[in-house]
Amino acid sequence: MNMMQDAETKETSATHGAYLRLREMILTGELEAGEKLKIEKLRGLLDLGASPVREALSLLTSDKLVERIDQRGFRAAPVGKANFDEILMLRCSLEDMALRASIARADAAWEERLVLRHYHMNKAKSQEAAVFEIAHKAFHMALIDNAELPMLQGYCSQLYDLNIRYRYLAAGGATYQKRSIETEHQEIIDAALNRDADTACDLLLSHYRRTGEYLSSQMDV
Amino acid sequence: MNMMQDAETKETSATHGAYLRLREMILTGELEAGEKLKIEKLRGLLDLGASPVREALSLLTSDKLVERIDQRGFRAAPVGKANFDEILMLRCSLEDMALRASIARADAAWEERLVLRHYHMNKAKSQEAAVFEIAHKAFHMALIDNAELPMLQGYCSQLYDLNIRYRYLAAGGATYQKRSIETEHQEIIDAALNRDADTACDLLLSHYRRTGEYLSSQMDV
DNA sequence: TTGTCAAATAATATCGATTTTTTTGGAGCG
DNA sequence: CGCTCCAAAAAAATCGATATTATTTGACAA
Repeated sequence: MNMMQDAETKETSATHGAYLRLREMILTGELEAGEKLKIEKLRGLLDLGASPVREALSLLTSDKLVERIDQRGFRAAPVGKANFDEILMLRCSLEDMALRASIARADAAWEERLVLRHYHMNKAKSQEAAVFEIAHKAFHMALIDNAELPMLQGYCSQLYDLNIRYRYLAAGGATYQKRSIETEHQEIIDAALNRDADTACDLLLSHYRRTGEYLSSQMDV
Repeated sequence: MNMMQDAETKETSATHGAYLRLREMILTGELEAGEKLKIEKLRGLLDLGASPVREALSLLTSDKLVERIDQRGFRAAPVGKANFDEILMLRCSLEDMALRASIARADAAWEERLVLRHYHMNKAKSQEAAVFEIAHKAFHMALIDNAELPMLQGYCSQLYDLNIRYRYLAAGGATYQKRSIETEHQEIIDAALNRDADTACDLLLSHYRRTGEYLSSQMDV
């Protein structure tokens, strides 16, 4: 499935490798939500010692993808409708805040960054899902990365990732609905480049809410 | 079953003990901001093996009190005016959101919880700073804990702790200004119990902003 | 003097083994 | 039967040692 990492990643640490691998496994559902994550099992699965596995799990705890139960090991973070709703709500509030701050400090360099990310995302549309996924996130992060509010950006990034998980849960993969997503992105970037914060935020939030409703409708829970 | 645990030292695990101790050391400035955290040094300081120390540092990473530099160890998270300002801004936005959600779901149980925490906080006023600090946080968390938005509460809790650090940085300890903090708390809880969200949020936010200005004025940076 | 490179040193990351702790699976008792 | 208690098994936490990687040092040449 995913064989293209070695060429790209210059990070050669067992812990970091395990982190990326486990992260993907949890996001895609290869490791089920709520599942107990036994060191021994993962150790065998990744062909590593216990230390880097433990440490990778600790790191995933920061991302809220793994929960640590004192003295009792780790488990994949559970999912649920309430959690999904909270993530959606927080994304809307926080990205609204971040996008406004970003636009308030708009300059030529940011606008160029934005245009490039948008271009790359569209180009990646024809490629496989995982590639598009990365470009898609990069575009959304570029929208808010001019805010110079690193913690807020961190929260947004975390919430973005948590949301991916529900996409896989609902659709069993990156099956984007063939909605007018392309148009929506275009409208958002246009408003941002026009430095029209109200419009850009409206569009961004309804973009999220529409996707949210779609995912919600696909979920069993 | 041993229900008889020492009330003070709940030494459940070496990792957890190290976590608590290191956390305190960073919050109080005993470990300086930006300082490199060498495993060997901490190992000796805490009289533990390297594994629990590493793991505690990993956990502190989630709290944004420690930064991990891949292949290059750990360091205490740096501080600065920009960081302080962002924390204050985020606290105001997020706690406003959380307090409104909490009040929207107000019921007798929550009100009683609130009254109790408030009472305990006032009682702790005469005790040493560390005891009061815990009660103070418990009160503020109780204000928002009826929201049933665990992630949002988590963010608020994290931001609260990060803010503590700046208190120590500014005042060299828990030297609360003798301002009308007691009155401010009283007014906030009164508004909350009246289920008057607008007033409660106004009061809470100006409580934070006033403290923020005071701390800002005390900071060198 | 300054810059570079390689050995020496220091620190981190990782492994394998050992020690605790939790969980499991009965055996005995009411 | 249902419960408690205890021993065996499994798993997690921790330790001590080794392998890897970064940083410093100092000799040498420009």
